[in-house]
Amino acid sequence: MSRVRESFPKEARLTRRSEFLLLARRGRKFFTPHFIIIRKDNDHLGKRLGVTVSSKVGNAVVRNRVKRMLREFFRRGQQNFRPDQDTVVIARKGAGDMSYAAVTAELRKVIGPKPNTR
RNA sequence: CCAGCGGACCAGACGGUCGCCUCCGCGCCUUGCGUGGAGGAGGAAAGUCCGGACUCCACAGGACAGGGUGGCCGUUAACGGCGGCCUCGAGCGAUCGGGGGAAAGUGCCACAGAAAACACACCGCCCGGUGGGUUCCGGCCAUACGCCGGUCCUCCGGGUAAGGUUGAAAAGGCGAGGUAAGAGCUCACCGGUCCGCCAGUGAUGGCGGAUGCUUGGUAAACCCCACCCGGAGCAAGACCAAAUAGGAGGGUUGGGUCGUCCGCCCGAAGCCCUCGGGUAAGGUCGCUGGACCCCGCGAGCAAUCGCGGGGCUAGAUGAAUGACCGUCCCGCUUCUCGUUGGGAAGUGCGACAGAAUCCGGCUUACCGGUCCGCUGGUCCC
RNA sequence: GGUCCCAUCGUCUAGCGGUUAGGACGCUGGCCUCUCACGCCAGAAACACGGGUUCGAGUCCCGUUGGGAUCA
Repeated sequence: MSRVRESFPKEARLTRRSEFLLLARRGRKFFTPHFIIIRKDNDHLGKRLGVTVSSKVGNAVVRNRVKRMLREFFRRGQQNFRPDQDTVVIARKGAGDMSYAAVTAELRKVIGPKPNTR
């Protein structure tokens, strides 16, 4: 049994402003205390992730750390995401004070693992 | 050892697992993927406060306007930076902080105060008055009336700037002489101004002489003087791809990146402005080897410069440089022991903070640690 | 990333370097009314922060912080 790949190449990222706007208009939204999650099926482009962290969250160091933690969560838990679906995570105020474990615990409630993975 | 001053440097370490970005090599269905290797945030990368490089704008010439700087000399590509020196102030000191012109002109200086800048007027002091009043004293006179002199109050004329509640600031200070009262009126000392000589490139300092010497503060008020500055900025700019119809209205001989004028260049039914619409908001280059870093020698007090040798040290673009685990280090808290110290447990996004064209500075943020030089004090040899 | 602008009561705003920092709406209390509204009277309430220049800063200069605009 081959291990699930945990890479996160550029193809798996949302890089266009228009793509973000499309999800914001058409996607399904979920709210948690520190994040907003938007999901929408795409046209056979694979699992993709976009992250939005505005300056309200903190300074550049804090924003970078939040983005890295969210990408890490996506990378480590790709089996929890449906294929051919785009996901955007928007960080809200206070997200910069969280640890990686806290982020994981909060997002699991929305993106939690399916029982039959691996 | 205690207290302090100045400067330089470091910015947790090692290992493992999973990832990200760039470059190089190899393989393959040369697109891209796989695989191996190398490299991958800072002292402030920050604020964007100065200065340059670079790019574009007839290649930018002049005048005015506008802005900036401000002791002197040096340094540099340049600077508002840096170094040395000068001077004033603070400190016992190491050291630190400030720096053109107020006698070119204009404005302002509230309240208070006599007065806030031509020194005039007020109180006061002094002198004078065949001015007025008559409280008191003395004289003439027997007393009184009256007269004369003094004193007191008031008025007028003059002298004076010593003193005067104030104020942030009061017209050289202080002492003595002098005078009717006073006054640089005179004198000594201090301060100032001017001249000369000497030292220094200079700011400035020293010495000597002359002059009794009215002439605040504010230029981060206007301003004057000296010097500097063309404008915009890598979202600059160049190319490629995609898309559409070169639409409507207006203005005109103009337009050309700065505010005005001149000059210069381009143009002559072309250009400009506004409105509406279409496509796209993509890619490549610019993009990192540079006033670069390290070491040594030399010039210089130093900033800095020259020469020689060695090194290559991020280039992303919804934007890489991370997450987790282990051991150690460090800080904090608690407990404990044989207490200048050691041990155990717990704790910590382990200070501030993330490159975005690149450099030189400045400023601001910052848990701590290391080293060097110096000052004052105390103790010991 | 670059270039600019702004900050005064809760809100919108005035404000010559010298005032007790003014006004409107709102708020609180009182009067009026049977009650509410209107009206009248009174009151509380602010110069973003830190330095500097000045005798004296809301105002002038510098820095910090927080908002906002704009450029392909």
